[in-house]
Amino acid sequence: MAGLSMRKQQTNAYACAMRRPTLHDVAARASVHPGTASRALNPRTRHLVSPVTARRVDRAARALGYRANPIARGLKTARTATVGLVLPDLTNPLFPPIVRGIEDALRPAGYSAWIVNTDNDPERERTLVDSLRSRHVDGLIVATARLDHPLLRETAAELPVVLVNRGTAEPGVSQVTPDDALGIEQAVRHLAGLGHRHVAHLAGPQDLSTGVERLRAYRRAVADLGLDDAPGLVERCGTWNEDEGAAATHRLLDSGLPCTAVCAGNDLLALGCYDALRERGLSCPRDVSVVGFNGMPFLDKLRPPLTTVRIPHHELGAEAARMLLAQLDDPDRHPRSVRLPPELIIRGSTRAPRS
Amino acid sequence: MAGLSMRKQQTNAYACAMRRPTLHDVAARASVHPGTASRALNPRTRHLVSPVTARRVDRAARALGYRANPIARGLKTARTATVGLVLPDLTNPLFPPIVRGIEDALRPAGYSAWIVNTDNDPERERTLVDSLRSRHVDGLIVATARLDHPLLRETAAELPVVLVNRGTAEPGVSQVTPDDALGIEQAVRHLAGLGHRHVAHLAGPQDLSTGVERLRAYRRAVADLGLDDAPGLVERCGTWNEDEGAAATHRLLDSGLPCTAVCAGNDLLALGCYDALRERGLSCPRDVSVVGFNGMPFLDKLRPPLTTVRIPHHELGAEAARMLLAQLDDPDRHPRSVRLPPELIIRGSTRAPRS
DNA sequence: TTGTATGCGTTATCAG
DNA sequence: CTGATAACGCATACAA
Repeated sequence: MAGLSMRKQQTNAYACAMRRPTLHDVAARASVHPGTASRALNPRTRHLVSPVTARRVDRAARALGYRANPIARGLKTARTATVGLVLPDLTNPLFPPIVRGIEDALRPAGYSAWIVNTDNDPERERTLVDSLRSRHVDGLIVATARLDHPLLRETAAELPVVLVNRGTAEPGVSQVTPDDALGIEQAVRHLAGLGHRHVAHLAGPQDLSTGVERLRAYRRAVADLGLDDAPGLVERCGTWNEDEGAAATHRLLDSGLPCTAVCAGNDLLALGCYDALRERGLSCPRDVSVVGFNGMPFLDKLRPPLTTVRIPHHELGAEAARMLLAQLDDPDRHPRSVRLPPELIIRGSTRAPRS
Repeated sequence: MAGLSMRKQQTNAYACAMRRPTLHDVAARASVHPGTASRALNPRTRHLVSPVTARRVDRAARALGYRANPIARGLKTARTATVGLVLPDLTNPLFPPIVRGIEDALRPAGYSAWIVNTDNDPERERTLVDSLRSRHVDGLIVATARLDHPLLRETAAELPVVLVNRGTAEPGVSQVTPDDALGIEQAVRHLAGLGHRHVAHLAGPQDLSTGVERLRAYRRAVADLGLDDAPGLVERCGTWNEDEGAAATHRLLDSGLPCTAVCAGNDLLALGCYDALRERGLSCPRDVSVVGFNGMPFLDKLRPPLTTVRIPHHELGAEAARMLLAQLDDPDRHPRSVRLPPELIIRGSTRAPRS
C-alpha cells in the first residue's frame, strides 16, 4: 500500500491546495478562543455566546470558508451523521431505488449513507459490518437479512439497526418490508380470476423472509381459492436469479403436472421462466401465464411485458431511513415492523387459459 | 436534528456494547508503550520493533479483538484509505457494474469507496464533492464529467481525480472511458454490412464527451462508408433517457427522410426508439433496425433482443480505480487517458432492410 | 459570557 | 529498539 512518505510529495503535487481553515483559524480571525468559536458555530450551543461575538465568529468562518472537520468532530462526539447501508448486491436492479429512497430521507436530517456489498457472503458481511462500525456509523440499514441471522441480533444489541426489504426471525430488530403475503395474494387472485386452476409457484430461498412468506401466501391463496394444490406445483429456487428460475421452470414442466400459470417469487425468477418457456417452444401468455414480483425497471419493455407485483422501492427505503432516524433520536424506542402495501401491475404476460 | 444529549441514553439502550479496545488497551496487555504497540501493529513500521515484542503485541491485539479506529488514524495521518465516487444516478443500470469494478479493484489495496449521487445537478455536485473532501477522501472517481467542467479542474488540482465513463475537455485530469468512436464505427459498419444506406443517429447530450464523440464517430463512419449523410438523420437528445429517445424517433419519422436503421447513442435512447416504433405500428427489425450502446443488463430479454455495443463496465471501473491508486502512490504521476475497447453484440434488432 | 484544560485514538518525532 | 510526548481538530466540563 502507499507509504505515508507520499504525504510530502503530495504537498508538492497539489501545492496550491491550501490547508483547510480550522476552528483555530476562525477563532484567531475573530479574536476569540477556539472554545468560544466552537460554541458560536454549533447551533445547539450558540445561545451560550453573546450575539455580537457569535456574529463576529460567523463572519470569520464565512470569510475563511470554514467547514468543520467531521473526522475530528466524530472522534470527539463518537457520532458521525453517517449510517451504514448493507446490500447483497448493488447490481441487482431492485436495490438502487431503495438506496435512493434511503438517501432522500437521510439527507434532510443531515445524514449520509455508506454503501457496502456483501455478495450474500456471510463472512464478507461480518467483515463489512465490522468496518462500518469501526468507521463509527451511527446506525445500520441492512438489506441482507436472513431469517436465522445471529450477526443481526448481536449488532442490533449494540447500535440501531433497521432491516429493509428482507426481514428476520431474530428478535428485537426493526424492519420495513413489502407486504409479501398481500402481493402474492393479489397475484394468485388475479390468475384465478382469469380462470386459471393450476397455478405453480417458483419459490425463493427458504432462509429469507421474502422466500418463505411468498410461498406461505401462495399456499394460503391456493387453498382459499380452491385451486389445484398439488405439491409438485411448487418449485424451490436456491437464489433469486434467472438461471434458478429457468431450471425450476424446466423441472416444473418435466413433472407433467397440469399447469397454466406461474406465480414467480420475484421478477428475476420470472425472467428465467420466460427463457425456459421459449426454449421449449411454449408461448407466454398463450400457453402459460406468468406473474413476477418486485416491479423491476424495464419489465414493461419485455415481450410480453411482465405482469408483476410492484413494491414501493423508494418508499421502502425512505421509511427504513426514517425509522432509523427515529431510533437514533430515541434509542429506547421500541423496535417495530412496518409492511408496505404492494400493487399488482397487470401487463401482457397474463391472460385466460386456453379452453 | 438529534441532540448530543442522546448519547447518554444510547449508553443505556445499548448497554451491553462494550467499548472497543483501543491501542492503549493492547499496549497495556502487552506491557509496552502505546507508541510501541502502534509500531508493531503497523506493517510499515513493524521492522522498528523487536520480533518478540511485536509478537507479544500481536497476541494482545488478537486476544482483545483489537481493530484500529480509522477515524483517529485519519485525524493524525490526514489519510483515510477512502475514495469518493461521484455518480450522476445510481438507478441508471449502467453504473452499478462500474461501481463493482471500482470496489473490486480498491479492496485488495485496502481502500473503500464512498458513493454519492448528483442527479446531474451541478450545485448538488459541488456540495457533495465538498462533503467528500471534508470527509478527507484520499481521491475521487468521477462519473459525472462534462466537457466544460471547471469544478473538475479545480478539484483535480487539489487531490487525485480520475474520470470514468465520461471524459472532459478540462486539462490535467486522468480518465478511463470506453472507445466510443470504435464502438459506433462497429455499429454503423454492421448496419452498412447488412445493406442499410440510410442510418439515423440519436445523439446524446452534446455537453458530454460520450454524446459528442459518438456523434462524431457516426458522421465519420457515414462518410467513410458512403452512406446517406442527410443532416436530418441526426436527432439530438437532451438527456440519456427513454422519453428523449422516443421523442427523437418521432421527430425522425416525421421528417419523412428515408431511414431503415437507427444507431442510438445509448441503450436507453434505443428503448425509447422501440416505444416510438411500436406506437406507430412499425416493426423492429422488419421496418427499422435498431442498435443501442452500452450493453445494459436485460437487453437480451427485450423483444426483439437489442443489438448493442457492449462496453466493459466492470473493467472500466476497475481500471479507473487502479489508475487512482497509482496516482495516490505517486501524486506527481502524469495524468493519462485510457480508452477501453467495446464489443458489438449482435442480436435480433438488426437485419437487412426490406427490398 | 468567555477562557482553560482535557481527552477522543492514533501516529510521528523526539530522547534515551 | 523503546518510551515519552506532542500533535491532529474539535467539543465540553470546569474555572474565571
